[in-house]
Amino acid sequence: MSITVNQIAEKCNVSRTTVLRALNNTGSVGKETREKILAVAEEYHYRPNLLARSLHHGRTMSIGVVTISVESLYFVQSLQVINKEAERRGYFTNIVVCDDSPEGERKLIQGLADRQMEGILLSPLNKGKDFEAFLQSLNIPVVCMGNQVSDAFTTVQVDERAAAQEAASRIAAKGYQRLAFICPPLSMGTERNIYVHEQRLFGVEEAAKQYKDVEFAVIKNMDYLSALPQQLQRGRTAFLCSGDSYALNVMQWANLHGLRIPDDFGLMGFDDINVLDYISPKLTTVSTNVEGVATTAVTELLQQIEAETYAPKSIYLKYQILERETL
Amino acid sequence: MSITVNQIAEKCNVSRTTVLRALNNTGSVGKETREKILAVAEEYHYRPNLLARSLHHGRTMSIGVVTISVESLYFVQSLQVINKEAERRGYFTNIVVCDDSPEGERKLIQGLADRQMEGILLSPLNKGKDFEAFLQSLNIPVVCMGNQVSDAFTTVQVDERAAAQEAASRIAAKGYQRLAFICPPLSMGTERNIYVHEQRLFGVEEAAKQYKDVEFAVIKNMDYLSALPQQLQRGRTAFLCSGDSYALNVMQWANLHGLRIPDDFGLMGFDDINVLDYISPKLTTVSTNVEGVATTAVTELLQQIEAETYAPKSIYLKYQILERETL
DNA sequence: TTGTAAGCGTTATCAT
DNA sequence: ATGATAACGCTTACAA
Repeated sequence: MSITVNQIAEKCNVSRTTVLRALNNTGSVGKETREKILAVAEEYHYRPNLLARSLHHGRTMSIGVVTISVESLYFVQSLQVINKEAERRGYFTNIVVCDDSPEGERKLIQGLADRQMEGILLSPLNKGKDFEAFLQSLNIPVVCMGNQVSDAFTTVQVDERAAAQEAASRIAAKGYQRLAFICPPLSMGTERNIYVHEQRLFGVEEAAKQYKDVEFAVIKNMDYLSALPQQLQRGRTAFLCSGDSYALNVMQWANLHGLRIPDDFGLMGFDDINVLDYISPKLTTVSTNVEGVATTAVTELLQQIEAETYAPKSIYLKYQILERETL
Repeated sequence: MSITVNQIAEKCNVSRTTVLRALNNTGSVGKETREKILAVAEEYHYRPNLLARSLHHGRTMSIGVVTISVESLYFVQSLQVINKEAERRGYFTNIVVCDDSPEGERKLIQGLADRQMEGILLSPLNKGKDFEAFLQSLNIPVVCMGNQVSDAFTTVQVDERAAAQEAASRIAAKGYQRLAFICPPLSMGTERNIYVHEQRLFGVEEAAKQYKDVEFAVIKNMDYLSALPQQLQRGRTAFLCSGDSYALNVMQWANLHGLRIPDDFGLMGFDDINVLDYISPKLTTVSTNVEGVATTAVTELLQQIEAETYAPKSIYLKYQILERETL
């Protein structure tokens, strides 16, 4: 709806080349014509059409970010840092949200690719050969955060297995008689990418082997709250939640039933989401370094975009166990 | 990086027109050629370049959304619903985050316009004639949520003044002797758009006139927590916070100092952000209907995009006072 | 100092 | 059934 170079040219009775020269300060233009051109451009608020420009030199200087859901509170935190880093490097960031739907995710990724994003950042909801082939077919750099798809794509993550193993060990070392691992995603069916949760499960299972005197249990259903009472009847229990939001729900549940943490049971989460700041008691949790993962992911993506050659890597950042008040 | 119509044409020894006909199922194509074309397209994962397509027919079917900050927890909630509604109507949603910076906001808006977004949705950080002119110069529909810029743009909001007035009245009616309105944005300087907070202040002031026996105070600095102790020394106090996050901070502060809500003082927030679900005691607050505002805003934006004529409006949705446990 | 012409990838019109 | 040609708005050789 804006004025175009052609229209300016027409209004000024010059060729578009001249207009361009005046506008972009390239080449030389007569003083008079230059002024007239600039005046007209100013008056009609000329702005280059970036679609056309991109079409011409084959670059959009934009990256796409697919975010799972803004309710998850999880990846939301990474958007800020992704955005900042991309901007610093001169890229525009397009965020889309797939509302926790795998098909939505595919559609949006395709949409971003069709719009010529130069790279895509995501924490995949999909997995499998099919999805891998799909991503390959895009012919643009893709970097995954957390969940892996295949080693064809750079993945930035923390060693969730080790983290879970260490977390479970800490709980065991504190003298709890039971440890229940709450991990609802495990019930989400085989098509969903729940890589990080699977890794965490492995970690917990390893710990279980080390601490024979502690009774381990896994709660995999979405309705985990109703499973809590029976868990608590069999000795001093701690719940390790594969995600802080689950832990927060458990805290709410405890509140409702007049139970106190850590007096009546222990609680530990995963991810260290921002809202924990507002919650009491302070949740002991594992920082999976979302911000760090995001920063590294953008860096890798941009490098992959700009380098002539790039080999996909698996990058592991340091996790951190944050002991606070709930164990 | 993908294959183009031209390249397919070349590979099949036909003209691009024929390729297009085969691909888009328009016009008639010989069986043999069609199959060959489709095969090649499939093999090389042909996808239309949407930039080129948009350039041609002047539409991108995309809208831009500028979000203040993902840490604010506030507008983040609206993204989901905006996205859903836009998708339902066939539009692609591009979200950008301006990290609470007014200059960032301008830059991003410009970036979205330059990329030919057909409309922009935002809760403006900027204000004033200058900003208004800037938005006008974009020549595309703009719809504001919450904060107003001018009546040149449709704004969707709740009547914050009335809401604040009613909220303050409720507090007064509960027998509190003092009401302190905590509103840090009021100290943000004259260039920031803090329209909603100003409206809330007006509402509180109106209530102050009605309830002469209640002592009213306004706390406008960012460091409001350090102002709390002296507030509490002068009778039974309630804090009305212009934003739930401020209230959450007050709750944390109370926790830290062994004070109980509502026993030691009353507390009320604004916005009803999602995380309140996780917080105890349950915060009494004013729902400013973020989701509703967002839905209406998209609807209006799309209408403005699609209609030949459209007159900007001021739309007021219903707010709701949610009495919970902190008063 | 200025202009012409071709191209980016798509689509639409008009011929053949 | 197929193709040539022009156009969208911008850029960049290459003239003049």
